[in-house]
Amino acid sequence: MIEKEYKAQEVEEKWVKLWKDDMYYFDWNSKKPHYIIDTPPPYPTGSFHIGNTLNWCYIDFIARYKRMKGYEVMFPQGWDCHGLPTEVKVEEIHGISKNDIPREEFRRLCVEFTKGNIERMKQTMKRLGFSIDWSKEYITMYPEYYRKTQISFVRMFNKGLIYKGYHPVVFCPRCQTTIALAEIEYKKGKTKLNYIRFGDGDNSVIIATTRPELIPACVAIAVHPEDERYKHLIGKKVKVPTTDYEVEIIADEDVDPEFGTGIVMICTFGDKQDVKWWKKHNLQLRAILNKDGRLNEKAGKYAGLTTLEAREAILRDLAEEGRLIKQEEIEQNVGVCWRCKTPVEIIVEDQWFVKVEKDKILKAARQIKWVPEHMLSRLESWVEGMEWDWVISRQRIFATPIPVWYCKRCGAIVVAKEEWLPVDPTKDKPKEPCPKCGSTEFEGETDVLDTWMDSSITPLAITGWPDEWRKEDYPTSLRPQGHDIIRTWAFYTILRSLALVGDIPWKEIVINGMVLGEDGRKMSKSLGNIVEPHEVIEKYGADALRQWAASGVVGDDVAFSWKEIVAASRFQQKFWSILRFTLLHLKEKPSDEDAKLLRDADRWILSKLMKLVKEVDEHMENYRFAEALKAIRSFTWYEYADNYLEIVKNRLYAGSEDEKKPARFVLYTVMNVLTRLLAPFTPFLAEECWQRLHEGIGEKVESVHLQSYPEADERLIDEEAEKRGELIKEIVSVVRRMKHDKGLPLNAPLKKVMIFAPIEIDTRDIAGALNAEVELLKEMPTIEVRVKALKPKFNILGPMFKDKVKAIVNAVSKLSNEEKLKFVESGKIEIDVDGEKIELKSEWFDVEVEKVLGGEGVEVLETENAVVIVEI
RNA sequence: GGGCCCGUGGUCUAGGGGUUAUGACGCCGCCCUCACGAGGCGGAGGUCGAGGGUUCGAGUCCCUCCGGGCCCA
Repeated sequence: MIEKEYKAQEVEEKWVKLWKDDMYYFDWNSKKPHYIIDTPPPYPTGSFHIGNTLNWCYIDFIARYKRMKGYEVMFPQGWDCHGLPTEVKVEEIHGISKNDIPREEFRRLCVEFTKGNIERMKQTMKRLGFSIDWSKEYITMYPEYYRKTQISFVRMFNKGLIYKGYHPVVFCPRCQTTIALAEIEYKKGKTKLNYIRFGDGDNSVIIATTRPELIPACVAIAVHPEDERYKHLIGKKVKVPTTDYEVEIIADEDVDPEFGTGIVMICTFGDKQDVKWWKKHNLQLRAILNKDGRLNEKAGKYAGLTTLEAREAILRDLAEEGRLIKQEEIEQNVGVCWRCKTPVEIIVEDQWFVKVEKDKILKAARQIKWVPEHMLSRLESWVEGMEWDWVISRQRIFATPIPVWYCKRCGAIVVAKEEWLPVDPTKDKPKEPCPKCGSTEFEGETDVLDTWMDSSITPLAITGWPDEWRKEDYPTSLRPQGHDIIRTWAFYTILRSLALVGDIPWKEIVINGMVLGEDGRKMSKSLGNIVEPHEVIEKYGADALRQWAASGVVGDDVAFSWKEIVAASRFQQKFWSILRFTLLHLKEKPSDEDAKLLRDADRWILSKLMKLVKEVDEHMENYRFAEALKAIRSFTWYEYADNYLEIVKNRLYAGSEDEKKPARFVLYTVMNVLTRLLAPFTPFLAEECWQRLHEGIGEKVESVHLQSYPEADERLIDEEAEKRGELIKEIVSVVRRMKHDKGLPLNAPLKKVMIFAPIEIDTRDIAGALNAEVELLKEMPTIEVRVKALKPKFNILGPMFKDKVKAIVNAVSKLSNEEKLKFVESGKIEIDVDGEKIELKSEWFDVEVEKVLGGEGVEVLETENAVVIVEI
């Protein structure tokens, strides 16, 4: 006999040890249809958090389901290692700055640190039971991977899709690096709006700016073309304070006449809008800001000051000159570096860019199936709003080196040949002299690549690109990822796939939401609402956490919920108890012969089981995990345990061998099917129950995760049996309810139960379940029939009578009992509605009939389809 | 400010034109039943965020507003 309590932790830890990694190995040569998942490579922070958990649970549900459905599934796992957070952490740990030690040494420290983090995260992932193929692990910081990143760079460069250009870029003065638009965050803050007079006398205007320190970078002044106040100024020139030059007043529709004075200065560059205007009006460039966040010689006397110092100095000077008219406090959103929260600046620098071909990307994105569908529009609006190309160069160390040198003699750009890769141009030399001038003296590129350059080739990397690329397995089957990185990871991957192989990267993309705290707000340290996976695992186990993950709608944000976890673990206990009951009555595998003895109740539950299988399968195909799991749970608990097992119990304890056999057949079949249905969701519970079930009947079986997913056996779907089964269920439950109402124990004996029902049913299980003698009546004894209700079927009446429906329903409700009865018996009636005669058919109504039987010492109970007379 | 999503008993949630709105947790009452008391049975609890519209009929479709979330400017 198995123990009473299901101990999730014990069971789960046992299977983590026993399961062999190779169960999930993907074989390229398998003849099964291939299903390849472009798993996200997480950033190795060291902890696999609950947001990751949601994402990976979805992946694992899909992977396990597809595997059981007969696919050869690839569930690889990568690690997206490069990036600033690790650099910062390593500097912190060792108390150094990256510039204190040789690049190579710094890189080595980052690699060491990252390795440890990966190991820790892997432990959690294994503990959560993810069916990852660890033989397909890839780590972007290792040469075998970043060689691929470098090859991708070289190929795109050679296709003219990567170029070096002089261009405004967003720059973080603290991190000392360029950052992508996608890396800017916006913070609300207060600042002063300064009203400043430009020019003198008649030829003066008042502009409003929050960035007076950029006045020396002013290259034009703009007003709205329809602004009556200023129309006359257009085309005039005005002298810029603090400088000795004049700029033109131009017209542009983007100027907001409501903001400040309605006159705006255009600087190179205060923000993105400046860049837009600068390009559109072909303005000159006055770059006054250096990389260190200080003004340069172009700012005249303010050279050398930081932007904040310059702001004060300029305002002071302007005030002295009487040009500062007024200041007012306003709310403003400031762009800050997503990492260090320092306000970013726009500077002009030589950078590497990837061309963004918007139309091609949009067209490709629309060929991919998005789940949920509306997530496509997020990508679309991002792409449509893009204003410049993707800046891929970063001034950092821990990243993929850009495989480029500059000839010291002629300045030519020398891009590495593919066969030289991987390469680090800061220490390796080109293998050939400069193709332009023949020099062998080179300067290696010290800029490195944006981390998204590494991660945007994952679907290619996992399909063997570029060496043994499995073109026939491309596009891959699925990209699962969060909606927060649609504009980055999804976007860049599509771009790169098109650029490198001219095809979309995946057929489908399934988007997961974010995990919110129990309070419905984003999880954050400051709110103190963070829950870590290990906390949940320690209390309730991984399967319970996985069930929680299944509870939401794919794409929606999901709030963490201990309640859901508790409910999930109760279900596991319930399932375990059912197994315990099953094994109590099952000692050997039932034969197909036993199936010939099936009774109504047995056929009913088997038919229901088959319908469940169909339903679950359909939900799984459409990534409706919550619906699938809910269907399994409610069948298990409310149909099977509460009804079927209660009905069949008596037979199993007290019946003859021939009565027990078919029940055992059901016990085995249901358990067998349910464990397999549950396997993708609760792999540990499913495995334990699968193994115990077969141990119990003396059979040795392989892992449940190597079995096929249940398929509905159409022969077991039996509508007639379902009707009879439902009737049995109704009768049993109505009598139990009566016992309950009378304060009787549910197993209290009854003298006699008589049933009048429209169809023949097998009363033997009813007798057992009710502890009473049961008689099936052929005729309804002296009864009075009353039509209790005639419920209109609006879906029929509505389209037929339109706006007359109300009047008809009203008229019908006013019929007397006799008229109603006559209507039901004859099947039709003619009624008067607003002077019009209308013939109605009784089939347009749901008829509820009430049967009343007088008598002493008997209870008359009604179910939907039967009348039950009980002698107590 | 813009885009997308979401407002359904106390809390979370299903339902996306058809009239008695699903389930879970919690709550109340009853039953110590031979797999499970971490169980079973029953019950109370809702003007489906607000207002307008379309329709014979609206949680469901449309508009406006209010509130929340995420992403972006």
